[in-house]
Amino acid sequence: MEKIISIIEAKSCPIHFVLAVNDTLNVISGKWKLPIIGSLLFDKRRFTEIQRNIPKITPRMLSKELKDLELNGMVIRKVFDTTPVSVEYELSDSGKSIADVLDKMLEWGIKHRESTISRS
Amino acid sequence: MEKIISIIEAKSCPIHFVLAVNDTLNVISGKWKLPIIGSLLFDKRRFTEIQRNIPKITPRMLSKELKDLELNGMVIRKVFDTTPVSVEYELSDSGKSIADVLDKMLEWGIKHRESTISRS
DNA sequence: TATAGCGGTATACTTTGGTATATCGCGGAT
DNA sequence: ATCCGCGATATACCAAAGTATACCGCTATA
Repeated sequence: MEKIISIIEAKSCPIHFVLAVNDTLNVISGKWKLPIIGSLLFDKRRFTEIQRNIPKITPRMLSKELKDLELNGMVIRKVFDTTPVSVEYELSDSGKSIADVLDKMLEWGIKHRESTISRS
Repeated sequence: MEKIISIIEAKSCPIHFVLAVNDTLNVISGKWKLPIIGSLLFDKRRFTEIQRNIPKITPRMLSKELKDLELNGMVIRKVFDTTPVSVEYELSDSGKSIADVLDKMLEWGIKHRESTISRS
């Protein structure tokens, strides 16, 4: 209830509109966020698996971006008490739900590309 | 027809998925893109109007970002043959249609914020 | 004992993005 | 004549984002 009201409010107020969209934007912007999220959308993965999945990323960036995503509540880091310890990264429920948003972005991107190509 | 196939294809291939979403992301990322698009979503505006709408933007950045958006096919720049010339910026049809995407982002952003606040 | 894989961190550097401040040509109003 | 608003551009600078390269402690395997 309150959720819906605040969404409606945010959509109708230019300032809140920009702020709320920006929140989402901040979660997924940066050179490596999408590749990482993309990798985790299919399955949970370990650090080195993600690294192999995204050949050009350095461990420094992967580490930093995973921390960002964890802080944002996108990713859950699970440490297993094996010897040596193993670590798994997976998307939170909220993280998984961003797939719908990304789908919309993909669709718009492809349509937009077509509409601008046909103009040129 | 072909459109739908390529969207389906893009969604099913991790590499194309990331690339296509990134296309959209590139159009709206940067500190001032959303405020500018937000301003133009409500109505077409002149340079100085946008500037007044976004108090802290410098003319240098406004000029640069408007050029970017124009190049991307988001914004149409119309020069009127008045004396002195007046210039109007408005969203293209494709540009206007990004509102749906932004709405989705807004909704996700608000829900995500609630779900991560309630966890903490 | 040496080597390789895991899950990273440390330091230094370059590149990109954004800011600050000043200025421009034009024309209309005072 | 002078100042103001419009629609910008030029130059210099600063900060954030990303890269390159080396290394760490741990353990299993050869």
